[in-house]
Amino acid sequence: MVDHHHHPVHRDRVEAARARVLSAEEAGRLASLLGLLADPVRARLLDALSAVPELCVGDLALVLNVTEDAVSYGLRLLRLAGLVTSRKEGRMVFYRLAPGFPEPLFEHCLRLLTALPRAHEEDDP
Amino acid sequence: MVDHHHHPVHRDRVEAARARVLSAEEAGRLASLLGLLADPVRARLLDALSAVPELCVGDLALVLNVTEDAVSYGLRLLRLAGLVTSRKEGRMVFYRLAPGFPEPLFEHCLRLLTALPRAHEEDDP
DNA sequence: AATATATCCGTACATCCGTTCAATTACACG
DNA sequence: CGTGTAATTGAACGGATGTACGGATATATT
Repeated sequence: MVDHHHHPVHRDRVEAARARVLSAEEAGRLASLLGLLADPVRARLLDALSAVPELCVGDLALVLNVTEDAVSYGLRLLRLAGLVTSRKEGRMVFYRLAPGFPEPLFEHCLRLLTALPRAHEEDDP
Repeated sequence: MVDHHHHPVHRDRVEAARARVLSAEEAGRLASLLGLLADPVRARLLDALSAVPELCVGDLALVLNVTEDAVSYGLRLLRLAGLVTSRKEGRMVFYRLAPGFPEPLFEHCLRLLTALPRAHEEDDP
């Protein structure tokens, strides 16, 4: 007679993982941040802004080839999260990456992740 | 009399940004990947699996303190994306990070992003 | 064979999110 | 002061997504 396999099956591994894994709260904040980047418009906005000192909304819409509404909406979320700052000059608003924005890391991950394996197969159907 | 400010306002910057910015298609694939990580359960699943060789669904539920359904669902999406692999042993299924998973980068970003400034203020209301 | 366990799957439901359209504010020009 | 442009905002719509529940499948125990 062996084991009924009640959990935990591997108490040691469970404890090792528990000691290291992000708390639900930390993971929630992380997810909010990643969710902000998990959008084509917002990711491209940050990418575009990392190439120039600053740009206004209309020009960003031209760069991304999307509506100004979409740009404005995306920039608002990024601004509320503190990832970009805005400067008003006349009737236009210029946006730039916020000071302290981890631009090297961001660009590194960006280029690296877009070049990753396609990853679209099952492993054990 | 100056300019009526038709776009592009800064043709040079627009062109510089255009030459560098991710295409809509690339950004779409990137967003799919980031969206996968932008979930507390899935992020913690990967984090937990990076601490041990492998774990079964029930044990992972214990580690994260969530339902087995949530774990199963999260693992399914991660598996379909090729980020984890599964191995069936008896009536339980063990999951591990897929070979080629960028674990060092992932953990680095994980710890770094969770320690970032809270970033919750306006800049120019 | 009968029962219990581990996992998965299909559905229903609620929720969140991004886009669109219309309307609005703010500002520059003449 | 009126007109047109830049940008934001609010409401409505459609689409995607995560969770909970019940059932199904496969396997192990007695």
